[in-house]
Amino acid sequence: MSTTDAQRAYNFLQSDIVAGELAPGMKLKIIDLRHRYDIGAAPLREALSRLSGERLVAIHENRGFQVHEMSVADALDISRVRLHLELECLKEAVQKGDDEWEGRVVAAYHRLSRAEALSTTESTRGLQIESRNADFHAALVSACESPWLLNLRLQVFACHERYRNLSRSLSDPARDTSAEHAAIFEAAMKHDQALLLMLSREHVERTTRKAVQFITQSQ
Amino acid sequence: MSTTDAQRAYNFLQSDIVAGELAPGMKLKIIDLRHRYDIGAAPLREALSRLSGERLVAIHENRGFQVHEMSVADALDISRVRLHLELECLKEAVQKGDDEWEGRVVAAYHRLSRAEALSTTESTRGLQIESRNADFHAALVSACESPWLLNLRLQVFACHERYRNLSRSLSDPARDTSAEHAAIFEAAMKHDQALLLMLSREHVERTTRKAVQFITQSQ
DNA sequence: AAATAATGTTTTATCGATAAAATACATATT
DNA sequence: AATATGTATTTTATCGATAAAACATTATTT
Repeated sequence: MSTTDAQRAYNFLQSDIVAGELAPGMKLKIIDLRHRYDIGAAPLREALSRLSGERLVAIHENRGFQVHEMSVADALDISRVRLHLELECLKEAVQKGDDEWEGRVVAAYHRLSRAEALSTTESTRGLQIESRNADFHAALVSACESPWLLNLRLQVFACHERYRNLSRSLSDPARDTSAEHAAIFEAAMKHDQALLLMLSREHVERTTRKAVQFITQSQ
Repeated sequence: MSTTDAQRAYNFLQSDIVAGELAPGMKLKIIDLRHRYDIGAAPLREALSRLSGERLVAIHENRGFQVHEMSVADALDISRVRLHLELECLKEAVQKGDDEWEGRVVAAYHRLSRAEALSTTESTRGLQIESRNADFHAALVSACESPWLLNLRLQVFACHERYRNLSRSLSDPARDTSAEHAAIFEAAMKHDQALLLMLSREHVERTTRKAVQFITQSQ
């Protein structure tokens, strides 16, 4: 009836890893996870296996599971691959996007800018912004007709989120993320492919630079 | 000591699915798989979960696992994405490739052309050619320095193998695959990027066209 | 003291049993 | 006849127990 334990474990683990609650490189002992989520060993192992296929978790034979490491090299690499996939999706989406697509983009942009406008610095705010940011970027590519491209983009996007969180934790007065989103939104609405691609590339690269900066200075 | 049951199950399932021994869309009942591989339910479920992360298997809550379906649309889509990833890898590899890389390419090409030269039509021949074909294409991209790109390429390459097998089962006197490989090899050795990309694209697209043809006429 | 061996402890991987859900089938109801 | 209800069967998902491997610690040998 309700979802399965393995599925719940998958959801919990995925969001805790991506949010950094389970630190990069951390050993994922089954006993600890059992207590943390109150889920048995079998479904936990299934969820971890699944996550290993998506590269958020690493398996080591006979010595268990581990949160995938983070590094500067990985940040640069993943950002390059994210761009390579996402720009291809965007290229197609902005070209094929119809009224339905525009509607989804408008709605997602509205929700994102509302979340960004709130000046409260609550702990939940980062989470909400990230969630709406993800929805906005998903809406932008949603007119791309390739399921494989969209799936891989999503997989990489999820892994990239760990670096976005680092980036967000470093306040930077020289950067106005809302303005970047606004510009991207405008370009999408005008179906200006070249501009949209350019702005998106810069957007991702700025975020990545900040994440790299964070890692570098915290060592 | 030796590898773990879950790992063995993963290897068996992966190659049997890719080789078509477990047919597309087929329901993967745990009891059947237990008898087939003589491996317990727990490690089997872990292996299946892992394969679902790589899109060879589909999970349906409370109704088990299934070999991922094949279709014309999927063939076209996956081939597009394979090209998008593989050409990017090749672009970088042919540019950065040094003597080591050339050595790997020469060796892999040698083994592949030997396998292709054998005129025997044994049942094992297709398997060996596919294995050496995979090695050859892996050698070509091996000078690409992005682990993420290489990983995703490999994932997609594995899923694409099911379509390559269909393609191979359809003899076509108008096509000379060995000659295509020879031309690709030459272009790589000359570090002729444009030519290599063009030939690779055609190579993949020809294979895909044949797979699509096979599916279409067998319905 | 360094290297090796023996020991106990923790953690991982797996099994067999069972609960829970889905499916198939028969029977009843409108 | 079509829908609904109940029952049996199959299949999936999960638990608790245990075997197997890795790890930490102490003892032994050179």
